[in-house]
Amino acid sequence: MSAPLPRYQAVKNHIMDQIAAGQLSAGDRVPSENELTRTFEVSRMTANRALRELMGEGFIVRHAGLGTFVAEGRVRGEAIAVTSIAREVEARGETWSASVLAAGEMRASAKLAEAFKLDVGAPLFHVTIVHSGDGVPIELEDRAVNPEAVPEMLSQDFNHVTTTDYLLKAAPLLRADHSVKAVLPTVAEAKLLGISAQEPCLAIERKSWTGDRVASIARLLYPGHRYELKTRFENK
Amino acid sequence: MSAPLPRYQAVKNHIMDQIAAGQLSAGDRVPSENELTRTFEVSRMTANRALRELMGEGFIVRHAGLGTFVAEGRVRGEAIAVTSIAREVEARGETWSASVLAAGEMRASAKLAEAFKLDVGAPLFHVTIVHSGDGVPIELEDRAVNPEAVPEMLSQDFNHVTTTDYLLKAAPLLRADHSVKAVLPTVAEAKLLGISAQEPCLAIERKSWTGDRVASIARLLYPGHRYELKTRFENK
DNA sequence: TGTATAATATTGTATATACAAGTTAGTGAG
DNA sequence: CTCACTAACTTGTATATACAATATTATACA
Repeated sequence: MSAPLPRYQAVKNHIMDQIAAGQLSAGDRVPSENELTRTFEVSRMTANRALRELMGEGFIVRHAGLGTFVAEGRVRGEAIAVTSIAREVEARGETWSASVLAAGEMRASAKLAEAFKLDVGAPLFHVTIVHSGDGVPIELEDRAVNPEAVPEMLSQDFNHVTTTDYLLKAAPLLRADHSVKAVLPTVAEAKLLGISAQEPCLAIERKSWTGDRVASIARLLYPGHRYELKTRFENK
Repeated sequence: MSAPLPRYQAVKNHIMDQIAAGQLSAGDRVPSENELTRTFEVSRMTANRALRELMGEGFIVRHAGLGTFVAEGRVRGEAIAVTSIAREVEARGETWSASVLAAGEMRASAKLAEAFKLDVGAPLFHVTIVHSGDGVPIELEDRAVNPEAVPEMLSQDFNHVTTTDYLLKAAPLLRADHSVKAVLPTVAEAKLLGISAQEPCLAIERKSWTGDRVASIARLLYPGHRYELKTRFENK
C-alpha cells in the first residue's frame, strides 16, 4: 500500500489536471495561495510550495502583487519521450519486427541492485531483443525489469509487442532518466545489429519509474547511420 | 544596487561553488540540513529549501535517514536544455577555454537559406569554435547566425564568452529543435577535437528561434568518451 | 473629475515548531 | 559472539507566524 499523497502534491496534481484538461489555459489566472489555503485546507506554506514547484517545472508563472498564471506555451521542454520502437519504425514507413534473444530471470548484480534499490542477488527479469524495420536491425534492447513492479513481464510475447508498449500499460510511467552517448558497439553487438564494429552507435540508457519504484532499466543501442533522436525545447 | 541575496540562495551557491570547484565530488557527502543550519545560521526550513532545489536541479541526491550526496555525473534538468558549454565544463570541475577558428560573414547556401527562411546568398554570420575543459577539447561548434536577429554577433569576443551565453542575452530564446546522432568525425574534425577519426562522436544539431525568427543554427560535435547527454522525463 | 493615499490582495522569504519515517552505531543482555 | 533495543542523526512533510515587496483597488480630498 502506498503512502498517502503529500498535501503539496495533491494541490499540484489538481492544478496540473486542470491545465491538462483545458479548464485552465495559457494566461489564465491560477488560484492564489490564500485561495488554495481555503479550498484545500492547507497552510499557506504548503500552497506556496505547490505553486513554486509548478513554476520551477515551467507550468505556471508568478508575479508578486499580481498573481499566478498558466504559462504561455508548454514551457517544460519535451524531453526525450519514452516511445515504442515499433511506433518509430512504422512512422518511417517500415514494418517493425522483433527477435527475442533472451527472456528470463537473472540475479541482480551490485550495480543493478543499487539502481533498483533492491538487495544484491534479488531476482530480476531480463530480456534481450533485436528490433528491426523492414528486416534491418535498428535497435538492440537489453533490459532488466523489477518483478515487484511488473510481475507478469515474462508472460508476454515480445516478438509481437514491444517491452515499452507493455510497460507503459502494466507499470504506468511516472518518470524516466535518460543518458545519451556515442559509443562503438562490441563485436557481439555489431553482429546482432548487422553493422561493422567501427560504426558509431547512439546508446541510450533509460531508467524508468512507476510510482516510487524503479520499474525498468534498459540499454538501447542504435546504429548511428540508422537512427536520429529529435527533440524540441520551448521557453516561455 | 541589487537586493540582498535570499538566504536559501546563498546556501545553494555555496554548495554549487564547492561542487564546481571540485571540493565536493560525485558521491561525496553534502552537509546535512542541521549542519547547514549551524554553519549558515539559517532555519532548517531554509536549509531544506536550498537542498531540495539543488536536488530538483540534479546536482545532489538525498536519502531519508542517510544523507545528502553529490549526484553521480551531472543530471541535466529536463529536456535537452540550451546551456552554455562553459557552464557545463565548469560543473565538471574543469576550466573552460575557447579557441575561435573562424568568425565572419558567409552567404547562405540553399540549405541554410531554407532553414533560416532567407534568400539564397543572403548574409549570415558564421563562427567555428573549439571549446575545451582543462585544455582538452570537448566541443566543436559550427554555427550560423541570422544577422537580422542578432546584429552585433560578430562584435563579441568568443574567446571569453560563449555564443550560447551571448545569444541567450541578445536574442531571447523562444524555441529550439534538437537532433542527436552518433557519427564519426571527419579527419579535420578529429584533428580539431584531438581524437582519432575512429572515435564515435555525439553530434547535436540545434536550430533556435527568437520571436518568430530563426536566430541560429549550430552543429555541436562532442567526443563520445568525453561527453554524455542526460535528460529526464516526467509524466505528471 | 483627477490625484493621492490608504487599504487590500498577492507573491516572496524566513523562522520556530512538530510529527513521521529511515539509517546507523552503540550498548546491554543472553 | 550475536541479537535486539535505544539513542542519535538524517530526511520528509506540515503548520503558524511574521515581515517585506509589489500591484491593484477603494476611498478621500481638492
